[in-house]
Amino acid sequence: MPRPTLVDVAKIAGVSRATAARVLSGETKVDVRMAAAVERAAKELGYEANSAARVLRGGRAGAIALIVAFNELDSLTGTFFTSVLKGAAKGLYAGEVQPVLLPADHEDGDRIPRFLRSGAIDGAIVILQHEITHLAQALVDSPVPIAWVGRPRVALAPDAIVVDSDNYGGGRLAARALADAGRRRLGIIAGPSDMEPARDRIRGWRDELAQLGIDDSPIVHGEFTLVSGSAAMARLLKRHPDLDGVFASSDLMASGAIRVLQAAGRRVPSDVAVIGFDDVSIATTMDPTLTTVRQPLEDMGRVAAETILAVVQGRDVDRRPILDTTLVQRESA
Amino acid sequence: MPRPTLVDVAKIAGVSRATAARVLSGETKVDVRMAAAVERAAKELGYEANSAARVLRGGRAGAIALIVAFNELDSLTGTFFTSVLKGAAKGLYAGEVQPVLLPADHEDGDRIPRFLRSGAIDGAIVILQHEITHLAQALVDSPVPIAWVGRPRVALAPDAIVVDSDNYGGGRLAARALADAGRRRLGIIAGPSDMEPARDRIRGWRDELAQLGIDDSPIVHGEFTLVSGSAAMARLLKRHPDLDGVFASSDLMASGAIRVLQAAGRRVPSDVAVIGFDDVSIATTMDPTLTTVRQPLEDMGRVAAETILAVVQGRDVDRRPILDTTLVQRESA
DNA sequence: TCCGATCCAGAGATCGATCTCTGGCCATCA
DNA sequence: TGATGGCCAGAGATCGATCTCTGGATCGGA
Repeated sequence: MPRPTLVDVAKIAGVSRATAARVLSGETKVDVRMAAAVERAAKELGYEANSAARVLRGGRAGAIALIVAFNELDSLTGTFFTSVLKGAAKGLYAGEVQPVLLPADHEDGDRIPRFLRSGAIDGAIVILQHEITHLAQALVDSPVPIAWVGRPRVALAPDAIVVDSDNYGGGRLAARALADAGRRRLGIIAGPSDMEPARDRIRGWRDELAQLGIDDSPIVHGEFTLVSGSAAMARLLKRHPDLDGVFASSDLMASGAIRVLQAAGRRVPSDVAVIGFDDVSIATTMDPTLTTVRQPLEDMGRVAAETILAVVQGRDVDRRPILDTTLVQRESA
Repeated sequence: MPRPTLVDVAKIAGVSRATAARVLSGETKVDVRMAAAVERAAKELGYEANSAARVLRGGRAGAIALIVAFNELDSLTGTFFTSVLKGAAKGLYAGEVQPVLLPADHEDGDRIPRFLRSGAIDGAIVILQHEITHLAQALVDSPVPIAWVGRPRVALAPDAIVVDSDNYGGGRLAARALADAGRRRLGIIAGPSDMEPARDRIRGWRDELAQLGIDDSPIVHGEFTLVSGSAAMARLLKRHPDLDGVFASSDLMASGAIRVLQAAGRRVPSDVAVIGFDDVSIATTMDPTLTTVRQPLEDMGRVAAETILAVVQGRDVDRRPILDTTLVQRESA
């Protein structure tokens, strides 16, 4: 038996489609007895509005895409993704909007642009963007608004929606924490210099050290991965064997760095203190556990959802929210 | 300017709506010159079919829900979820169907049943089910087909779709691996006895030990969590201080168990070998790294997607696929 | 050359919710 | 008592793609 429609409800309630629609979409100017009859009929039939018909007539899809580069996911970076996804999905759900998952790394490169034009969604949230620069132009040219979680490498329009954590402030936090622990011979393992968040972390780190009167010149670069962190630490240690504190600007690089330090006979934290950045799961499972600058990933997802909902609904809202980073004290520093 | 419709395409191509529709939906019985004109017009306008109209007319939504209990997610179990989600999302996407995320732990308990009735989706995949028994009845009564990844605690219809790994075989694998390593005084930290997968792991373990002529009586139960694994290990060790091998039927419980063993002065694996179950991220980051029985999580997600697509499309398919578990050899056994 | 069969283009109808617009009903006031 | 205004129920139209059904055109055979 087919799903009940508004006509069925109206027939049972003894009213017209229009009246039934008015009742069920919350219109108030309806006779209370008729309204009650409609409510009763709807309940009796288990009526639920057909979303396709509503969308077709109304113009708004009631869905937001979550664009995810699944191939970037592995057991180490998984929590990054999971946390943001959780925040975004819950934020959208709370706004009565369906989150539609779009794998960004599928072979058919034309599929996402086509989907953005299909009217099936009102907007999109891009969750990981390191490797999807090939999609960048398609996303920038999107007919529906896009919210970026973290700043991508591509040039964005001035009114683009970007939700980010306070990378600059996080750099300052790391510097101050190491200084407060009495460390004075410090080095930084920075991210790729063509990534704005990486540059902001360096800037914060340097500004804070300058203010404290500590040498800020020891710097090497990695690619945010574990192995690049190991390699970077080896270079840094060669140039500055007397270091007593290191800021690795991702947890994965911190993990790689600590392995190299331990292999070189340095104890962490007694000989060299190490601070990471992100606070993903590896920070709690490694030995020693990692002191790190925490990005509020779930909040970032939630704020991205709330922001794009506001934009879709035409409300005025801050399109570049920046969320605070915090220091999480554990064993490594 | 509004999105182009089929009428616009037809007008530019100089044909009727029906002809344009025939061309764009792959119908062959159309004059090649007309077809070419339609294709050209569609490309020129950047035409993309309105999915709401297609759904309204066609009856099939082209979307499958992914029901996820986000509150169960944390940094330790995240990879379980992530892997299944990845497989499911890619499987659905490859089948030209949109994956719609549904948080199962939202306050509004009536929302998911309502959504299942809205016609917005053709089916659903349930990814984590430990804590969502309150939704069970709603899901069992669903008007659209449901695929369960892993067996839930609720009673299912005989034609229910359940994708599972070979828990029984995994139990046998664990027993054989410990026996092959020369261990003879073995114990098992089992899962809750009201969960069928937990019972299957026990059965496999016991059958294999019986066949090998090894005592299978040492058994304690945990709740699949890290702390319950620690507590269970403590009980097991108290009753059987001379154990030289332990099968913990989840990686988290294995992790908790190893901490207790080490605290009790036992070296792992030289004094006591430990095998886990799942192969989630903690297995690779703990020390020693964990030898474990691997569930093919991503494959389970993919198979769930393929199975429900087949059911939705009315194709004949195995509704209870069971995927092989494998032993992953690392340091702990 | 004419008729019948085949093929295919196009007008109309359809899916279900909702917006517009008309008109009926009731109340109030002259 | 009749007229005017307000309020609200209901018929019709609408969104866009696609299925049905009709009829015109073309081709082959007689």
